[in-house]
Amino acid sequence: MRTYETNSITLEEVRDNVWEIPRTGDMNTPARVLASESLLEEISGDRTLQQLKNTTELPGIAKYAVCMPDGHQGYGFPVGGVAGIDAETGCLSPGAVGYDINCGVRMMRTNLTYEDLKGSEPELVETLFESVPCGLGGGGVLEKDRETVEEILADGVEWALNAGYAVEEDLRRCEDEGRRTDADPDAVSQEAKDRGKSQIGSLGSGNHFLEVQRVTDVFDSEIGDTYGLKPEQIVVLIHTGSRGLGHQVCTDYLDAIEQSHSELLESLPDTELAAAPAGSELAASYYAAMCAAINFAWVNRQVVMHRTREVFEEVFGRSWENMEMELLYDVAHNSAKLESHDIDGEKRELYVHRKGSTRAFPAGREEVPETYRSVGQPVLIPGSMGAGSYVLCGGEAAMTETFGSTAHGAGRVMSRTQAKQEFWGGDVQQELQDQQHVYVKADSGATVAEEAPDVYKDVDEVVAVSEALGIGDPIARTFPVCNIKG
DNA sequence: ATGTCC
Repeated sequence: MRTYETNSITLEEVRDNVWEIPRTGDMNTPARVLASESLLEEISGDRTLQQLKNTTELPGIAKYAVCMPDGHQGYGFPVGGVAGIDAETGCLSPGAVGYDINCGVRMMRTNLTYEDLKGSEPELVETLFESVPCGLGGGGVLEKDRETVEEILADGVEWALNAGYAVEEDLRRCEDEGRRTDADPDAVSQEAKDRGKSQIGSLGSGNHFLEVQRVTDVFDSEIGDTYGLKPEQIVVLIHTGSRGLGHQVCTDYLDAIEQSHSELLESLPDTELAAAPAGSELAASYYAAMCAAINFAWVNRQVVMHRTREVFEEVFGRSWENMEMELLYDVAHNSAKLESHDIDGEKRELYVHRKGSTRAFPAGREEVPETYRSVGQPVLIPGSMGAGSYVLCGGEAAMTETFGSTAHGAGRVMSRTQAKQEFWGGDVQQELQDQQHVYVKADSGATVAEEAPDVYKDVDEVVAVSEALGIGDPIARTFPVCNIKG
């Protein structure tokens, strides 16, 4: 058996692209990294593997902790990590969900082709930039009072439907139809709600963006048809989360859990893994608050999509219905969810924590919207501004290997600080426009430097690992046309 | 990711 050694952690190669940290010491289970050798190499020098190993000490963790091919270090728990934790005997960990609760992406189709759009890029990118607020702090397409925020927290995309920012079809193409019914606005602090008031329909900063893309390849024409994707078609990818509201929910509950459950905390190798024991009052209220923040993020992406439809109507002089601007799907990248999984022949209720990973349910699962159920759910994997993105289809092996999950992006190879030292935003922007015909407009040049194509791993390789393992199969590839970001 | 330090 081949082994890989780094930072006093030894990984054993189970088979191609599957590496295991065997169970030792206080680990409750082994841990697995799904990666090619070169992807493994990229995380060997940082804290990713140690964090993954630490995760297995969470009480009630089932089978193994998993790290996706795009994984990298995060707050306590790796970004790209998946942990299925027993919902009765285990725990719920905010750090294993992430600060940006329901950070995620949605893709909207159009019937425009790249040819239809050529020449309009400068106007389109300008209009989008003026219409969809981005960057740090307040400012949203909508600004509402606290009561409205509470309705959004309780009802998710249903609120948007009733308020005229969504149509029925949008709702059906979100996970959980855009509403976690376990949400309780009362579990969310006033401070969190106040932060949300001015951020309904906003992108935020960091790796969040709105990107107009063209489909360059459809690898599976049958599933491509089911997803409504064909070469040269224009699509829009929206990447944002729950903004300050979700961040505040995470902060509030990390504080509360650290204060109330110090015994569990002291048994863990890293305070950043702080968790509420399953069945405790705090586990219940964090779950209710997290679900509420998830609903807020869905509404955020919905309102951004609504505004995008209006911008296209303005720029192209046709109605959005006429341009068939329909939601393909919306996926969450950061969440915990009660799911039923087969573990060694036994059906168990688990809090599946996915942080920087995507649910990737295959054909037949009832959670997959009816229109896609015969083929499996769409999975959206943003790459970088210079490499483009992928649409995958949930793979059969995901249910046995990864608690029904796959990767969520390309994953960073260098820190934001390092990126700003290596690149200058203006240069990156000019180069993308001159060499790749990608029009970028950002709130700050620093963000462009931080998001330069070269700060990301090779998205092709991430997707190749997903495909090789059968957890998510590539259906189509897209390339950016216009991008706006914080 | 984040009113990037109350």
